[in-house]
Amino acid sequence: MSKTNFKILEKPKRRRRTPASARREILDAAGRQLTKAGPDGLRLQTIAADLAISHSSILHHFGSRDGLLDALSKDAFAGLERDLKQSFAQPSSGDPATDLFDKIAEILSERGYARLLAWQLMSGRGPGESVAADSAGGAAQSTVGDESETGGLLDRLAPTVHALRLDHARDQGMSAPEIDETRRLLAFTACAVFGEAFAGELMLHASGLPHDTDSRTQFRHWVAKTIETQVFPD
Amino acid sequence: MSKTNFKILEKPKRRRRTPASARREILDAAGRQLTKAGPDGLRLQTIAADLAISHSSILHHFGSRDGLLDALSKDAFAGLERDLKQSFAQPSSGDPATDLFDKIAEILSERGYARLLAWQLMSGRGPGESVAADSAGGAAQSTVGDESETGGLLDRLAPTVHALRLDHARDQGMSAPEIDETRRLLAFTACAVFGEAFAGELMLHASGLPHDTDSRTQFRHWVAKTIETQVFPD
DNA sequence: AGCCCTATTGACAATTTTGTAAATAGTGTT
DNA sequence: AACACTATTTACAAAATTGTCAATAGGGCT
Repeated sequence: MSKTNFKILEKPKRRRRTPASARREILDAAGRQLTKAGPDGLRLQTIAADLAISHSSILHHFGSRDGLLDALSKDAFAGLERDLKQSFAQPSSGDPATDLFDKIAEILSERGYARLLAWQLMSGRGPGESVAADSAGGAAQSTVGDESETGGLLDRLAPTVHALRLDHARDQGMSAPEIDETRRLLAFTACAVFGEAFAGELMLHASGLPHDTDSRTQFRHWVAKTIETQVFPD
Repeated sequence: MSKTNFKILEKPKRRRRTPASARREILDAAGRQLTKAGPDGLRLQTIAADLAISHSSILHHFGSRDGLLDALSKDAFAGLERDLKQSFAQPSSGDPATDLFDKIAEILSERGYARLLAWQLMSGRGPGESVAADSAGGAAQSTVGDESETGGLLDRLAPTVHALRLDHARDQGMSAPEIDETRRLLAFTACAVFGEAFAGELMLHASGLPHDTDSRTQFRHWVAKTIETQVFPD
């Protein structure tokens, strides 16, 4: 048959990435899909389609779907910690504490970290691992101790914040707070910030408040301020 | 050959449920799987296995997998609202507000509501969606218009709480707060309570605090108290 | 008892998804 | 230029998952 195939036009162009950048792109796409389409978006095909590559390529770089998900989990935590540390390091303009909470809240909600975290928690591949009743053993590997790292993030933050609180209390002529109270406040703050990042828009909406991007940012600022008055009471 | 099949022992025993109770059991099992195994547990086979029935039975009652998930979403909201309303109705011993927050937090975290809510939010079948067009009316599902109901839950709560705040402010000789401030506080409270319910254990753990059941309950009480002082400042 | 309705099941089809193996094609090296 | 290495793809196999359909059986009814 008159095969009208113009070999000239054929473009078997492949883009060849370095293993590192390939993994990065794939992880990014996976995170993107997760935050956009939810846990159901975490199919090899979906992710591959998002990058316009074949799913086999993903398997080549991560061995298996589970390998990818594990890497995604690890990567999310690494990224979160990196961004947080960077935020900690940056000089804050204005109220130091408020500004910090502000940044953290933004990091959590802006990039997909809140959803990534939620997914990890839900699918049981996160740091929490209540380890309640695992039917058939199986997953006994867990290459790295990410848990201890992240598990202690707030813990490592506690002394610093507590020192600030002690200073503050002295300045205000108040009695010195307990370290555990500071810990509780940190845990509470983390819960609130996470909740805001994950469900803030819904809650604003449910309260009858405007929930566009600007209002959301404004709300975040207000939340940061509110929490600050808890941690550093007048 | 020597087929040692004792027909006497054969137990083709089927349990025949009413459609209502079948749906209920299936929805419960689905919720159970979701909170236990995460979104990946939401396979027809998994749910069916949990109930020791065939997956066809589920399809019979819900038409399709999506039908089940929709029903699960609706049911979760209905249940949450029911439990909340019941909690609202019950007389509170002690601080009314604190007690209420307390109960809400417990409801959210104890039963799987927090995770159900999170799943809904992530998979995009939550209430934040159908917000706009409620007047469509085409879908005459018997259940209820849960979205609109819940979407305005905090909104409908606002006047009540605000009245309390006005009274409180007068008693304390403070200037009257704005209604939007009350709304923001409600939204904030919702975020915090949800965050605590969903990730409280992790956060406690991350802060270096004990995270057993008792400590968790204690922490919830403390959170409730803390929030109360925000809503009703001294 | 016999009959009807339908919840339930088992077997099967269709589609999706993960995984495997060999072929293809960039990229750097000699 | 020829070669080696391997990222990438294509084609295919295997498993899992959803959905269909006819047969089975539980429970209410007369």
